[in-house]
Parts: sequence; C-alpha cells; structure tokens
Amino acid sequence: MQAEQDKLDRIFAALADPTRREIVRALLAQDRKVSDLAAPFESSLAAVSKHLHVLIEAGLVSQHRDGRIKWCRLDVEGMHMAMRWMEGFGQFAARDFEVLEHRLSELGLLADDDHP
Amino acid sequence: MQAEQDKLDRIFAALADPTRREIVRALLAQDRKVSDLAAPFESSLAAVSKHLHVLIEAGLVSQHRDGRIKWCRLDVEGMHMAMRWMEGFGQFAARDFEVLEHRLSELGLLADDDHP
DNA sequence: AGTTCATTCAACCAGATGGTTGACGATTCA
DNA sequence: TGAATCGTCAACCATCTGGTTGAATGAACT
Repeated sequence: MQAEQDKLDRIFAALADPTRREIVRALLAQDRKVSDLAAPFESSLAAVSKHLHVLIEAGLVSQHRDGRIKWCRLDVEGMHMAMRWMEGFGQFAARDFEVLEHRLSELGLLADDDHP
Repeated sequence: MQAEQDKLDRIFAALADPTRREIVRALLAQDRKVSDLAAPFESSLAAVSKHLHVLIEAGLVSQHRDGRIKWCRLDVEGMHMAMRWMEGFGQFAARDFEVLEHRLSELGLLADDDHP
C-alpha cells in the first residue's frame, strides 16, 4: 500500500537526525514542554519546533495544549510500524546465527536469561 | 559517541526511501546482481547504483565482484544497531539478539566488526 | 488594556538528495 | 582484435532539508 510506504518514509527520515532522536529519547521518560525539549540544544527554538513537526507528521509524537504550554508526548504507533518492518532482519540474522545458537545451547549458555 | 550517531543517521536515512527498502527486501531472500536489483524499478541503472552506494555506506549491504558481475549481500551489522536503538520502545525481538551477541562475544565467536 | 511568555509562521539561505544522460573502465565472448 | 555486457562516474538539474531571523499568534499576568 502506498500510504504505508509514505509513512515508513516519514518514520525513518524522522529518525535519521540526531536532534530528533535525542528529542525522542527525552520523551521516553516523560512528557515535555517544547521549550524544555529545546533547552539542551544550541539551535534556535524555531528549529526545534520544526523538528517536532517532522516527528508529529511521522506519527512518533503528539501534542496537546494546556494554557499557553504545549506538551509533547511520545506516540509508539509509528515506532511499532518501523519495528515490524525491521523484523525481517531478525529472521535473516537468525538464519546466520542458527548454527552458533545451537552450539551455545549445547553448551548450556542460553539457559540463564538474567544477564545484563 | 559521535561516530555511532553518524552511523545511525546513515542507517535511518538509508531506510527512509522506498526504493532502498525494496532493495533490502529483495536481498533478504538471497544475494543479487546489481542489474537484477535494478530490473523491477523504472529508474535508471545509475540511480539504483547510487541507492546501493547509500546502503553500503550505511553498513546495510556489502558487495563482492565475480568477473564483471557485482553481487550484493545484506549486512545485518547496521540493522542490529538500529534495532538496539529502538529497543526502548517496547517489546522487541532485538533483545534476543543482544543477549545472543553478548554470549557470542564472550566466547570470541563473533567477528570483530560485529561489536565495534 | 498592555506586557510578557510560549510557540509557530514566513521568508530566506546553503547544502544534501534523487533523478537524468552520456562517457568511461572492466570484463567476457566471438 | 573488436564488440557486447556490467556497473560506475561526472556533470547537471529540481526539489527537499535544516538552519537562521523577525514578525505573528495565543494565553496569562499586572
């Protein structure tokens, strides 16, 4: 479907910028005001506002107003879409690591899951 | 680390194009010649060659020559990096690979370029 | 009402991107 | 050797991107 391709375009393009990835990382912990999101960066507030627009268009961030403050919230829907697309690579990797994984399980090295 | 950010930039930017994602999908099944990868697209061979260059720079594809034919192969290293970054967004298969890779590197079973 | 704070919009600029065409290097085949 | 095939390179073009600054919007404070 064409709309799905467009959405993947926007999601991956949105993540292809270090400022936007940092914004996403900041939003993982909690919702933030636009100005608080912009504070760590040297660029202007307008530039960060544009970055937020890109993230919103990609479906990765949503905003809601409370008085004169706009709160930004992470929206996992888009991220899930990208992750689903990438799952194919997991299968590819599984093919490559299949033999080694078997060897590891023979050695009992895959049993304990409490590893850091 | 700056180099890691640059690499994530290149990986996500590489995936932000439907032609390149289609190339990657084609390579999931098997290795392909450049001209075979280009065949399904309406754009020129030179354009597809450029797309491949982007994928190679991102560490998602590698090439090797056999006579006058260049074979293209998927390279999961870069994809693992992107998946690990996205892991914070919830349940995801990359976690399995991270544990596995950790065990593999402990045993020295992993190639050096898989854990920079 | 006027002022200040929070955020966006508009216009502009330099550099990146994706596409084309035609020439070119490398390799194979007759 | 000459001709055909595989792929890249170089130059060019239109469009997108990320940044700036200054004006504009919307809400709150005095």
